[in-house]
Parts: sequence; structure tokens; C-alpha cells
Amino acid sequence: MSAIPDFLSHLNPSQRQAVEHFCGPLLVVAGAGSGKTRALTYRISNLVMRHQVNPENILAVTFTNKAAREMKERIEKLFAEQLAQQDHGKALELLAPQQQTKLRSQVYKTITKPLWIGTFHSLCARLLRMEIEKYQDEKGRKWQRNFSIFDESDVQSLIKDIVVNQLNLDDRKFQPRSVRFAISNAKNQGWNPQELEANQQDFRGRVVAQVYSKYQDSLAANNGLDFDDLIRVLVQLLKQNGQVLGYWHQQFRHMLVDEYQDTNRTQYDLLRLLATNGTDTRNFKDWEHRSVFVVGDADQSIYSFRAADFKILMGFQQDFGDGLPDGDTRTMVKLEENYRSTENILQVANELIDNNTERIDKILKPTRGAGEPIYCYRADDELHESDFVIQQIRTLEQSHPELSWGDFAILYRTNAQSRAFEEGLVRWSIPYTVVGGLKFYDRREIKDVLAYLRLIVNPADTVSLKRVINTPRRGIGKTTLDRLMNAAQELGVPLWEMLTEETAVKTLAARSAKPILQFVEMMRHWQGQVETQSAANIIQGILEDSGYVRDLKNQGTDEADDRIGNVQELQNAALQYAEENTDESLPSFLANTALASDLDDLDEKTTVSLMTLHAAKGLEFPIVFLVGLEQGLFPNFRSLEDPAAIEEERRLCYVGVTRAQERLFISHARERRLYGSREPAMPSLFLSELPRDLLQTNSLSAIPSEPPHSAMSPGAKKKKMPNTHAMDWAVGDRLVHRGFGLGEVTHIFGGGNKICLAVKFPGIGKKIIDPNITVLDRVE
DNA sequence: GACTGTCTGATTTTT
DNA sequence: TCAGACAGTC
Repeated sequence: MSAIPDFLSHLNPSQRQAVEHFCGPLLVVAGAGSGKTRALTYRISNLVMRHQVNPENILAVTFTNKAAREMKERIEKLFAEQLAQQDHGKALELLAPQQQTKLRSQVYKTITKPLWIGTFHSLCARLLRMEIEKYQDEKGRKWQRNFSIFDESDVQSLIKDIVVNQLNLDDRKFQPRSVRFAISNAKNQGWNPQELEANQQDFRGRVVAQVYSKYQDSLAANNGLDFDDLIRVLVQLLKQNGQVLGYWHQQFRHMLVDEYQDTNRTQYDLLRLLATNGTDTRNFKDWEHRSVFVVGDADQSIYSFRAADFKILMGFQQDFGDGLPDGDTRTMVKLEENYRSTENILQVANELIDNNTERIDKILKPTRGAGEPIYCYRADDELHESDFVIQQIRTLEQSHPELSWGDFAILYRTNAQSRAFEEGLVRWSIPYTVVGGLKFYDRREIKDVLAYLRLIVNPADTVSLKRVINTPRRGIGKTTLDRLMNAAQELGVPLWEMLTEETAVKTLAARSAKPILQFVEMMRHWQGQVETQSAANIIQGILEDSGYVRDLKNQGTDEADDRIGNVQELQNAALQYAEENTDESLPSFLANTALASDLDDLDEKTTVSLMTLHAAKGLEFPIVFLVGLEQGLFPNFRSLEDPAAIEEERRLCYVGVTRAQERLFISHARERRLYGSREPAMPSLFLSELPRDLLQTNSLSAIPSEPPHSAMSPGAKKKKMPNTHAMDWAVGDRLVHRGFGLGEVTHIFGGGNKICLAVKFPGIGKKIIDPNITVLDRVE
């Protein structure tokens, strides 16, 4: 395969520079829709075709599993086409079907399979399956290669158990949620419990560190890891074992990272360790046969709640790069030409994001026509908003034969917003898909079956054991379990080992002992099949023999029927996985499911897509509806008082705008039902930041011409004079408060000049305010 | 040990 | 609004 690849001719000069980059560090600043996925796939192909890099020396990190799969497919296609030309002198699609298949499977075997492509989490999990037994943490905790990956709810309950039962703390003061969050943050900084303690001097911090330590004990006892540890533990291992590090440093000569703006500290550490073999980045000079190639856009950094830090991207030039100014640098390329959206959409995006202060200077340059104006709709409430969106969809779909349902997307800030749209879509019989929300793998019945599977693979997994030992009911109750748990604890062995001690179990009353012995026998039977049977077969066995399906059938409700369907769907997933991955073993399937998400099998082709803005990252749609642009909802109320958080919300809005190819609709409601009660809602700050001349609207006056929230960026935004004294306030008036943002007057106390206002601020609540003291701006 | 009803309390985003 | 925790009853 020595021919010079001709696909390079399709690229613009910056793309070409990125794609042809061979060794050394390179940062690609890639605006939305600038062809960054293309740059990544072409570069990987180019490394292999032109520079004869062995595919197994290439590590490519994507943000989702879906992106990983697509990248592999694209690369496969490129190579297959190249081979078709080379071997047959024809385009791939002109070959006979068998020849195509043959070519593709040849490419799969020699190119795409050996490539290391995946998310940080899946790649790390894969490495840990090989290396984790060489690891021991600072307290001597150890894990085995068949470790379980715990999901968020497993983690929550472990932490709750520690807070409440082990440390006897008040779980109102130490909410498991927030403790969990603090621990996760520490992990994403790369801290172990001791390091967290050293960094937290107050009482609360010390308690959290203590919970963290006990939590690690629990994880180790269950032979389990959480998401964060998949990365952190690998980093620790590489730090403490030079031999292992050296090996993988040699292996991964060329590393590529997509969505680099959303990497966190540990992910960065991992990258740095592997790239430099542990040398300080600034002293690392040995770039002769290796590269680090990162692609990202600081304006699309939207995961700081997951400890992502776009400053890592901003620091690349100083860190790995030559640190030279934009004109002279050889380690940074900007992709600014946008091939996705109309000029109007891009201008809206550019002006919006220009309100942020922390950025790498970059604009989206249009390559297409102006297109239609952006339409902004004010609805009375969320139901009218939904009506508006659906009528637009129906009209457009009917008047434009080239459009199908899959060309429409409804994007919102929070999952709860999907409901009104779903109801409307059902009423009009429009097919739709909701991405996210309650995930398939989070459903109770799925978790039950997965717990069986996890326990089969990893008997130390007591979390799973406790979940299934009495599901369906077998008469093994709390008292029995508690007794066995205590015994296990005393002996320092996993609960499972206690259960397998026949003599110990027989000391229990026969009524308790019998079902336990039966359960153990059943589990052992399946454990014996792990090596020989496929995942799908084992699942089948569980569904039949455990009595799980029988139990559901006996319930006879619609809900139970749904559950049976879902559980069978899981079995299908196992079959499908085996087909796609040529590995039908249970451990392999299980490792995959823990890291899978709904997003991974989104059917974009045939149905209207409903999803959060976060889930929409990386996607594009001809027609986009960006809904719920209301103060307190978007930007979310939790970010209202924090300028940095507002900037992140703005980036999120920017992501939403830049998903649209042809048409963009924006909407907001004057009133919204949230958790039972109706709340008044004010137009979002972001609406006021959009260029008016590109906006069509049904109510221009609804959009404040000034930012409704003055306590924001330090930029030289002009402020209104305080004029509250002269005002006569009335119930129903809308106003802006410096701290709380937009609100509506609900009561007036007193009279004349001595009045107080009760003001309801959406998402914040009611506040009593003296307008003679506090600066308030009325909004018309 | 299983089941039922009441109550609370939490509601951003997710690999 | 709604799910999960918990107490009380059979």
C-alpha cells in the first residue's frame, strides 16, 4: 500500500496541514463543523498508508463509543476504497458484493482491528484487564483482572452505606450525592484519599477523605472499580511501574485525542505519561518516531461538572508545543472554515460566543450561502412551545420532500423537558427517539440480569450478589443475609465465600439454608459455563433457570411484560455484540455494557431526535429546535451567580446553535410547569446576545435588548441608571435584580414610598426586596 | 419475611 | 411530579 493517498486532494490547506502532520506534537483548534472528524480519520489513514506506521502503534481517543465506532468505519472505508483502486483499478462500489466484503474483511483484520480506538474509559478498561494485577495502591489494596465496573447507582449506595452505617454520620449533613461528587472530583485530580486529606484542611474535607478511603476499601473488597478509577488507577500503575510504562510508551507511538477540551487532569496525566515515558513534557525531545495530536475547541467545552478542564487545551502550546505566537507556531493549526451551517447560523454563533472572555481567538468562517433567518418563538407555556415546534416540523416535512423525520432535532437543557414534546409527537404520530433520560442499562430488570452476569464473572462482587440473591424472591431474607455478612466481615472474605462454606451455611435454620445452597449451586453451574458458552446463551440460562422471567410472567401486569421484553432485548444485545466484535464471551460483553450508553445506538436516520445539548455534541441536523431559553432553565439556575459557569452555559448554547445546518428555531415560554407548580419564566440572557437583524420573532419586545443579568462578565457592558424610586410597582411586573436575575413581582407590602416587594425568581425562589435600597431594572 | 401505604425530598449535564 | 426510603401490618 505505497501509493500516495489521493484523498488528500479534497482538503483545504489547514486540514491538509493537520492530516499530513507526522511526528511531534500538534494542537488542532477545530471550530464546529470544520471537518475535524475527517482530519482525524484521514490522518490515521495517512500515518498507515504513507508512513507505514503499524496500526497497533496508534492510539486514538474519542469522546463516545459511537464516535469510536464511526471512526473505525470511516477508516475501513478509506482503506477499502484505496485497495479497490490499487488491486482492481475500480471504485469500491463497482466491485462485486463478495469482492467488497472480502476487501473489507481484509482491511478489518490488518488495519482497523489492531488500531486502539475508543474512549478513555474503554481503552483504560482494556489495559487494566491486562495489567491491573501488577498494581497495588498506597494502602496495599489490590484488584484482579475480572474486576467489575460499578455504575453510578452502585457507587451511590456504597457511599451511603459508608456514611450512614460505617461512620455513623448524619446523611443530611453529608449527603451521599455531594460526598460522591467530592470524591469523584478528587479522583479526577488524580488524588488518593491521603492526598485529598492533605488538600482539605476543614472538618468536612477530612470526613470526605475518610469516606473516600473506606470507599476504596469497599471497591477493593468487591474487586470493583468506578468510572473515575478506570483512568486514575491506570495512571497510578504507570507511575509506580516503569517497566509497564515503558512497554506502553513503546507501543503507543502515535496518540490522537478528540474533544481535547473535555479532558480532565487524570486523562491528561495518562496522555503525558504515555507520550513522554514519564519525562517532564518540557524536557521531552525525543519526538522522532512519535506524535501527540489533539483536536478540540475550547468554545465547546461543556463538561466541567465532570472535572473536564479546557485550560488543558489552552495550555497545550506551552506544554507540548513550541509556545510561539499564532503566526509562527508549528505546533498549532486552526480549522476555521465551516462546512456545516448557513452564514446566518454561523453569525449568530459567533456573536453569542464572543460574549465569553476565556477563549482561544477563533471565528467560524462561512463557506455557504446566507440561508434563512433564525426564528425565535415566544410561547405562553411549555405546551404551546411544544405545539409550535411540532407544527413547524409537520409543515416543513410536508413542504420539503427532501426532508425526513430524521432531519429534525429538538435540543433542550434538561431531560425533564422532553415530556411535553413527546406527548405532542405521539399525538401527531410522528416517530421520535429520545436519547438519554432513563437509560436502557439503568432499568431495574436490566441491572438485575447484569448483576447475575457480574457475579458469575466476579464472585467477589458483593454489591451484585446482594442484588440478586433474593431476586426473584427465594426466601433469603434480611436477617439471614445480615448474619452471613457479619461472618464474612469477621473473616475478611467476600460474602460469596461465606455462602460456599457449606458447613457454615448449614448452621442456619434449614428454612434459610436450603435456598442458599440452591442459589450457590445454580451460580456455580453458570460459572462453569463462562469459558465455553456465549454471553447470549448464559443470559438465556439465567432467564429460564433463575425464575426471573417466570416471576415476571406471574405478575401478569403490563409493566412486567415490558420488563420481560427488555430483558430479552438484553439477550439480543449480546447476540449483536458477538456479531460485531467477533468475541461472544461473557466477560467481554459485560465490560462493554458497563461503558455503553444510549447515545451509542441513536437512529438518526428515520426519527425526530430529542436530546439534551450535552448529548448533541458532535452531531448535526438540517433543522434544529433549541428550546426552553429561559433564565433559570438555560442558563441553569445553578450557574446564575458564577460568571465562569455562565460562560459554560453559553458554550452549551453555542454547541446547540452550531448543530444546525439549514434552519435554526429558538423558543422560550412565559410560564413553565416545573415539579407540579407553574413558574413564571423570563427570556434567557442568551437571547439578548443574539444579533437582532438575523432574528425573526413573534414577539420582539419579549427579548430584552440588554442583558437581563448585570452581575456577569466584567466586560464593559453598560448598565441602566437605577431608577426604581420613580417607579410604581405592580403585581406582575417583571424586573432584573443584580444577584438573582429576572423575576416577577408577586406581592407588594406597604404603600407610598415605603414599600417592599415580594419577587419570585425562577429557580431561586421568592425574595423580599426593598426597591429603595436595591437596584432593580424593570423589564417591559 | 413480604407487602402496603405514606412521606419526604430532590429534581443539570454523563463516560 | 415522582421515585425511593421507611414504618407498620399481616
